[in-house]
Amino acid sequence: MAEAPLLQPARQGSTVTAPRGNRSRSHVERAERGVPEATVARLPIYLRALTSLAEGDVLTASSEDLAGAAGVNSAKLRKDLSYLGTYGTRGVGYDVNYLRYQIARQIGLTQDWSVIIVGIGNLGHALANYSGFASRGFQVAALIDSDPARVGERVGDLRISSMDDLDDILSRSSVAIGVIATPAGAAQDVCDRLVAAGVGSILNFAPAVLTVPDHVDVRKVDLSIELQILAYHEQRKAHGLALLSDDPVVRAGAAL
Amino acid sequence: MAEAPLLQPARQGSTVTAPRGNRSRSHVERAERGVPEATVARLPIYLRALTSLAEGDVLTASSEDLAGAAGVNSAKLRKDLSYLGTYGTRGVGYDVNYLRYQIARQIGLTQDWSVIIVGIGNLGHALANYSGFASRGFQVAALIDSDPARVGERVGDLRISSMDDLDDILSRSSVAIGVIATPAGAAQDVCDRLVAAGVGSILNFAPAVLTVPDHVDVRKVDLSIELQILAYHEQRKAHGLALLSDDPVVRAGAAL
DNA sequence: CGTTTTTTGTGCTCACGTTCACAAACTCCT
DNA sequence: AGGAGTTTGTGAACGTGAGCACAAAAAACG
Repeated sequence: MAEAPLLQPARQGSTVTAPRGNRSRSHVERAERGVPEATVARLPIYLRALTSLAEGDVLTASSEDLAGAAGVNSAKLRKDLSYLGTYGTRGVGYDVNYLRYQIARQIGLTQDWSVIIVGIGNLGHALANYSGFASRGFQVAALIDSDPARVGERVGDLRISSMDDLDDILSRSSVAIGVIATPAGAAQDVCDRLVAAGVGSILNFAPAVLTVPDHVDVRKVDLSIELQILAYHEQRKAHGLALLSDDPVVRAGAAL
Repeated sequence: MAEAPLLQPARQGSTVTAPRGNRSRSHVERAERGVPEATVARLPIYLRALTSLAEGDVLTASSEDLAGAAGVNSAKLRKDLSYLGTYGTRGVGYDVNYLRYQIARQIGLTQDWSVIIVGIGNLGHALANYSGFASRGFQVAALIDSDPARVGERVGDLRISSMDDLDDILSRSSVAIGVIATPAGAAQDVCDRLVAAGVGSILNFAPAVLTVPDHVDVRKVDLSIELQILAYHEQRKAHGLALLSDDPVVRAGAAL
């Protein structure tokens, strides 16, 4: 799955003229103060949509096109992009490669990030082998597991290290992001050790609430919670149908 | 990891008296119309916190206690619970087991749900073996993969079936929830086939935007997007520090 | 039995996010 | 060159969610 090249600092190709950059606030100034969190969460989606368009050799896309590819409302997309700067051309749309570069720069994907994964069970294993990381500039720098029997085992082209080596590894290379895929019981302890070693962002797959200092970011992914949310809606659907049912027995059951 | 028993339809033990159920709107009526989506997403977290308290033989918990265990503000927790009904006792708090049952009932966890997983790669494998599903009433009913070489392979105590068997499987047992863990390219097609076969809720791990009819719910989990969001914040931290730096070269670099 | 203490349930306010709708900016065609 | 047609960027209206702060309810205690 070869991707179109990412680094593309200037507009090119296409019939679109470059925007006159002299009027209006500078992009840097604009981007500097507060992109809303909801917008940040959507930027990677836009990036993916742009990449997909670029692979189809599309040079220009309207907000409507892009919004379609990203699965959002076009007004929302335009507003989101407006927080980054004015990268579109009225009457035309957005230069796909140019916009792609700008978003990638904003997110920080023009540099590589080292990631460390702690807890190499089922899930940690899958994460270690997940190709979607590397292709977006996330390099797995080390794998850690507390089980001595597992230490030394090969996963992909890395070897599992022991918990004791954690500080060592983190002091040698600069790792900013830690992924926790341990059981719930171990998560807070692992988290504390990662934070102590200078990790500033944590992606937590363990079903546990993590407590961290203010300067550390945590995001949580919880598989069973997602299923539970779906179950809730699914139940409501069934419930509603039951209330409409002709069968009084079904109706009575639903009303409980 | 033995969990405390879930089904507990009536209050018991503890010194808390049962609420007088005759005044105020009925719980059913209240729960019927719109629990906010944000609240629904937190219910599973509360449930987990309650389970954890119950395992520690805690019988009663205040909103403050619960909120602490769930990692949220106590006012928010109280308001969330108020959408379900009046299950607390002023001056006392909530009966842990009673509330646990009520939330589980609301989410729909008092019944079992069958789940089908499509795409048994790294991630699908991990999901198939994930114990967190079974323990919350989600039973994996079948595993599907399009690769003929993989069909028949054993994973846990299931055998991988072919895509062709999909309709067969779904018509025999009633599966409401489908999990897509295929590559992005296959996701929409798999999704369409699941929907056609009557699946009403989909959990999508593939990095693709799915289009579904209105009556179908989709939730998306995207690992690399989570990392990208963390990268954004991490970059901003580094950026801010650079702007504060004494070194003019670092400052200049940061200002680009 | 009244007073104090605890803790819930909720009205209210503010902040954030979404969507509409339209002027401004640009292209294209005659 | 000017008018018709497109499409962006954004002000304004609206909707949802978060958090404060307090009355109401229950318990504890003298």
